[in-house]
Amino acid sequence: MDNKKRKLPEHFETEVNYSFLNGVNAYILKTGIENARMKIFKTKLTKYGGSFSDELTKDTTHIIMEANIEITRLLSILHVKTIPDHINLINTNWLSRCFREKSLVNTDNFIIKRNLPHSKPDVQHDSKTFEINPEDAVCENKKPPVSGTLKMSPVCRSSRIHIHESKQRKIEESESGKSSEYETSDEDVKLNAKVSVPSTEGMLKKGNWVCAQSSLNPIPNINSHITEKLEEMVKKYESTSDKWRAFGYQKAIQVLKKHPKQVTTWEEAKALPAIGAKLADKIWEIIESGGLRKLDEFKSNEEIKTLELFTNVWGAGAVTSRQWYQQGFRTLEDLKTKAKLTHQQEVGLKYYDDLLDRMSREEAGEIEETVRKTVETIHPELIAQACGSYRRGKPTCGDVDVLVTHPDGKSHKGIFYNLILKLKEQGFITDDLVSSESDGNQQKYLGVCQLPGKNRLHRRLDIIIVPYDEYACALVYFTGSAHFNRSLRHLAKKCGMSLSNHALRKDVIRKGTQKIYEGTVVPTPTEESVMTCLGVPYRPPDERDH
DNA sequence: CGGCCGTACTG
DNA sequence: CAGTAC
DNA sequence: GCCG
Repeated sequence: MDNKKRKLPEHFETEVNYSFLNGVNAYILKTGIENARMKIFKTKLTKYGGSFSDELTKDTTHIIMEANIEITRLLSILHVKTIPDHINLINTNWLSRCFREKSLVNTDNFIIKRNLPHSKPDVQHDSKTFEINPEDAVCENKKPPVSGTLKMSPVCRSSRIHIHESKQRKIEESESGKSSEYETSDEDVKLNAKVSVPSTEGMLKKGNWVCAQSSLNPIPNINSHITEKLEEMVKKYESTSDKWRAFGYQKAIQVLKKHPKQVTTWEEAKALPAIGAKLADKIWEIIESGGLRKLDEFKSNEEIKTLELFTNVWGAGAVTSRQWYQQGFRTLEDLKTKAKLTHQQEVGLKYYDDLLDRMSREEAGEIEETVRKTVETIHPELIAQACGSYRRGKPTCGDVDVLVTHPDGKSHKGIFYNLILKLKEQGFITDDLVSSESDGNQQKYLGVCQLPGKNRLHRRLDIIIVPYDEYACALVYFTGSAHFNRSLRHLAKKCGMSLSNHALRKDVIRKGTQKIYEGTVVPTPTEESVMTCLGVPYRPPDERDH
């Protein structure tokens, strides 16, 4: 961990009694406001000297409502024709701002216009009256089963322009030059599909896409104080078998990480994709207090602490850890002496600390080089390339994934046994984790290696050998990041395609969640072709970090 | 409410 | 098959 | 957890 100075969480709710909301008697329109937040509003409002009522009274000074609710709706709920001029009609951001600044904020910037909204543009919902590319047509799900549609150019490109619509949030993002998720929130995908420009061959590329190529320099971590806490929560939930909850947290974290601005209000958090009311509550608590009570609770929980300890053993997940806990084990020593371990878990336990450590990318490079040298002794034309976080240019790596292939499309076969053997002979590979060496079609090897020299830690090494025609997909897959991959596959699915580490397929037919027909392979000679076929601009590895 | 990537090993 | 991992 |  870095020795960063952290905010003093303590001096937050001081005991001083504020009363800056004296004189505010609010009616809060609950439409569109989650219960949890409503409760917070009322509590804080009262705490700071204000009051509220659940209906309009002659004493009402403020009507507070979500900005996106129609005025007409307010009127009909209140059973009135107009709102008296003396009442401030303002949106909920004002309240939040007051709470945050602990003062009576000027309402000017939060006033809701009480004119009846005259017909507004409505950019949305006029779906596909556009001309679209054949590729886009493929993405329209409305094609009949297999029959006649076997078009699709070998390298199917689609030119699309990324357009921002009325959401000011988006506009801000683009102004700040940040690359945005092309898809993390699905709205962009819809945009892409919607606004295609058939007649423009070369004009796509850089420039048009907000998410074209930047994202290298900038930097992020503007919300690290929040994501750090949430990341800890992920670990807890992962250890507790609550994997989908962990999944939800992770998506939120990733959105926060690339958000170009510091999140300071509940509304701001809630407005982000993947962040709902519950997470907004937690984010807000972190913003306000610097802490998260739920997390502290977990931290002081013996069981959860132990489960996390156990799930950090390679080969032990949430289920196994729970079993161990129920058997009374509490320490790694307990596991070593009393637990029944699989081979993987034995190895994982043996190098428990080593494998939790991250190596410098220099060291990862040495590992890659070691494998490459050995690979070349088998056949000089063989290609060995480290993928994963190393290829994405990260300063540290948790493991090294080396992808091996051969341009002639066949000489990669059957070399696994030989390669592993040679790496073991030189004392490089020390332990196996996953290796079906009995199978001639072995695809991957997971093991532990150690570079020569003193003070070397044991490191996780993955080796994947693939046929050359799968090289691009394998490269994409093993370069990651995990989330980037999920995005791509998610996108593929929407387009009636599927993406795996082996290939990109089209005309895939799914029934509900199940796959009925696996489709046909789309030739993808390069990584770029994979992405282009999916309608996203190529991104070099160091921009797939997310 | 169900889905949340798609795949390869292990025991 | 469930569990684990990539 | 979130989303549709």
